[in-house]
Order: sequence, then structure tokens, then C-alpha cells
Amino acid sequence: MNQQIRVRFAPSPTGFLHIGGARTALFNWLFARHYKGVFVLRIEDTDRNRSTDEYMNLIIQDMKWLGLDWDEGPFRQTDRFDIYRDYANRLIQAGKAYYCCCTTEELERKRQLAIAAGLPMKYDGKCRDLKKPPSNIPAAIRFKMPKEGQTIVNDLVKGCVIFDNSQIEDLVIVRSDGTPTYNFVVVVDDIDMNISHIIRGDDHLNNTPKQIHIYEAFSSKMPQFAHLPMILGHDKSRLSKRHGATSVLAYKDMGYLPEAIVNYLARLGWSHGDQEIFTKDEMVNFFSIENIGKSAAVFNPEKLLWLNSHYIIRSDSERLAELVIPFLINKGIIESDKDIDLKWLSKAINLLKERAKTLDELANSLNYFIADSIEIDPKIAQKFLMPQSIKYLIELKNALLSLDDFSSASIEKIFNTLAESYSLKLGAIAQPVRVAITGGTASPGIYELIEIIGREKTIDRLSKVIEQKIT
RNA sequence: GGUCCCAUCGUCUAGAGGCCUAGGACAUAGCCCUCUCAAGGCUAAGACACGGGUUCGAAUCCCGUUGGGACUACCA
Repeated sequence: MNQQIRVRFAPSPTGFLHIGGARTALFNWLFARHYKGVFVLRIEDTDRNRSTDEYMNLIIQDMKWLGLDWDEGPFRQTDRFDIYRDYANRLIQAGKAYYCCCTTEELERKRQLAIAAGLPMKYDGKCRDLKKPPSNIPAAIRFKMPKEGQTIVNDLVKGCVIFDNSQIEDLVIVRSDGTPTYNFVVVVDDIDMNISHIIRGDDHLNNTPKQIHIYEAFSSKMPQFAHLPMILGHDKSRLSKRHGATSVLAYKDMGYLPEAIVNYLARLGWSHGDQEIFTKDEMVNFFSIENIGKSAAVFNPEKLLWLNSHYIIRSDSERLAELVIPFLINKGIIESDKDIDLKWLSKAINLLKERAKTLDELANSLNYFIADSIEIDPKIAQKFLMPQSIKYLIELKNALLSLDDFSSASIEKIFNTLAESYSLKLGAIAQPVRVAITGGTASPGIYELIEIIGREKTIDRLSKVIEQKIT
């Protein structure tokens, strides 16, 4: 391809950036980066009732968080109304569009009639041959679609798709209030921004023939189309709030890493042989539209969770320490980021990261590292803190108190000596200690755990248990 | 209703007519490792929607059926 590759992602700011949108953005980004092309971000906010600046900013923030950087934009369609007006006028002057003064009520009535009669609900073209525009009533502008023939969409993903022009109605391109509509502005913008490849969800496939005619009306170079299959919920219906978290932001808040989401999304509809784990560079290198599947994919949160734990395990503990702080604050485990020694926190995370699937889980298990005092579930206490276990706890406490080198290696020696002297399995001592120190039965290795929690807290927690059980 | 798209394990997918006794991954189960929980390793179970063609040969090509999805706005 010698022509400059230019693609765009065009979200409408009527909600959060959702999983499907993020994947569309990712595929466009991947395509642009692979071919060293240009990635444009365009905000489609022509629906003024539903679009908000808050959503727009959130979408931009999420794109950045995912690492999907763009080269041009963000452009806002509401800033470009003059351009659309100009394009619409050109169509009117060329006789390729016309004013329509049918009322919404009239249109709705005809639509109901058509449904009742089992006919296609198509605009009947009443105003198509109107000689001059009505001056007193507000009129919309409709595009004149061809009535006969066929339109072929040569889609890079779906292949050749043929539409009968008789199915296509004269669509409204400018509303009676003067604002332009979606199917018109996308085309105008894509022409104006010189977009070479349109990669979007296949819910737009049926719009494509209409858009092709608009391109033709402007004698514009036709872009290539690539329609991505949809992402579905577990019940195979369109992914929506009913299926749980669907926004990128929600996953961020649940403690997912951006690279996990990106990797997961990349494998939803695209593949490179059997490979599951990709660095961003690999994705960019390997990405190709040819390897995009045609069928819809069910969103599988379990696999995303697996990828997240994969990336957490392999992340630097220092990085995780920074990322987990908001979660710690949120849970009230720390007051502010000044309350915590990052180096120490990284050491604790080093022990915990292969056990946490999300940053949220990581923060939860960090609680017994940080808290002044911990709670022990009475049931667990009853099972593990038996009188004979208390005896070991006392001995351990004394040994720990007189330990010069408070390291996991030395601590391990204490445990081994203790186990040997009572001819016990390690677990018989380790489990009661674990319960006393963490309040639960699952934790990282006990020696490392004690080392990082430190002498003071360890002794304190052991003492508390011992006191309680003796009295 | 009309138009369009889609169809391999529960899920994501590999598969470009013989390399397929259909491969990998998530999830599930078992085993190993082990101070617990994880992580890791090994193993198991699990799919070509159905029916017709084409072909010496079909998961792969064609047609139909069924099932799912999208669109059908003065929403995007």
C-alpha cells in the first residue's frame, strides 16, 4: 500500500468507553501503527441531547489509559457544523438532495401503516420532486438514493456484500433544526479527513451502502471497509449492562491492568496462530485484517481475569505498589499515599502478586501486612489455635524476640528446630502461626511473610493470641 | 415483517480440500510440587449445528434448513 493509511476511531460521548468500542479503537490503532499510518480520534457528538463533555473526557482518559494514542484530534463534530452545511448545500445545488417537510407524526403514521401491512418501512419519497423548498415550515434535507440497481460493499472482513438499492430509503442528512445526522457526517468527515480505511463494528454494515452513495455524490475516493464482528454477552445477545461490567472504566476500578484488557480484546476476533499472550509490539507487528474472524464473540470475563493475573505476576512490584495505593486508600487501609513506605510495600507485593488476580484483591491481602491489628475468624481460631498450638506460638515468639538476623532464612531455621524438637510436620506449626498473624489460613510462605511483616507486628500479634488463649 | 451478517469443545480460537484420530488457551476435574493459598508442571473430559450436493477425498467449496446477531429514526 503506497497510499498513506489513515484510520479513525469515532466514539459518541453518550456513555462510557465500553468493551466493544475499546476493541474497535484498538484494532484501528493496531492497523495504523502496523502500517505506520495515522490514527485520528473524532468525537461524534451530533446528538446534542445525549452527548456530554463529561463522557467525552472520560473516553479520552480511558483511551490514554489503554495506551491507544492518536495522531490527530480529538475533533468534535459539533465544531464542524459549517463544513456539514456546506457539503449539504452542494448536494442540494447538484440536485442530489432535497428539502422534505413531512412531519414526524406523518412519518410515524406511515411507518405504522407499513408495519401493519407487512411492507418495508421505507420513506415514500413524497417530497422528492418538490420544486422549491417550503419557506414557512422548517424542512429537513433528504439524500436522493438510487431507486434501482445494486450496491456492492467489498468488505475486508466480510467479503462481497450485495445490497439492492430498492431497499435503501432517502435518508435525512440534515434535521429540520439544521443539525446534520450521523450517516451524513461520518461520510463528510471521512472524506474531509482523508480516511483510507474504515474499521468499525458490523452493526454498521447495513449503513454502508447508503454511505457509499454519499461518497459517490461527492465523487470522492472510496475508502476500504472492514466490519468487525460484534462482542456478545454470555447469553449471546448484544453486550450490555445486563451482562455486568462493560465499560473500560469499570474494569480499571476493579483493579485490571490496561495491558491485560488490551491483550484480551486483541484476541477477541483476531488471532495469530495459537499465541495468547502478546506484547504491544508483537500485536502491532502481527496485526492483519486477514486474521480477523467473521463471527461474533462472547465476552468471557474469566479469561480476562486470567490474563490480568498473568500480567500482575509479571509486573514490577514497584509499579504495582504505585497502582495499588488508590485501592488501599479507598478501602481505608491507609489514609494517604504519604503513609506508606513504597519500598517496603513492593516487598510485600512481591510475595502477594502471584496470588492476586486484580489490584483490588492485592489491596485486600495487603491489609494484614499494614493494619495495626487484625481480626481472626472465631471458627478458624477454634480449629487452629488449640492449646498445644499456643505452646508452639509461645516458643516461636521467644525465639523471634532473641533473633539477631530477622530474615526469612533465619526464621526458617527457627521453624525447623521447633518442628524437630516436637517431631512435628511443619504445617502443624506454620498453620497456627499463619492464623495468628494473618487472621486467615491462606497467605504467602510463612518465613517471608514474617520477615516482611516485621518483628514488631509479628510479636504483637502472637502475643495477643497467646494472651487471649491463656486467660 | 424486510434486508444483511454469522455458525469448530461451555467460552476465545487454530484450521486456506488430503498434514485432523480436529490443535492451543480460559474455565472444570484429577495428580505432582508443597508450611497454607497461589503460581508452575502433567493428565483427563469436552466441538466441526443439521440435511443435501461437488470431489478419489470436505471442518474446509456450493445449496437448503435450523439457530444466533445486526440494521430497518429528523440515535450514533
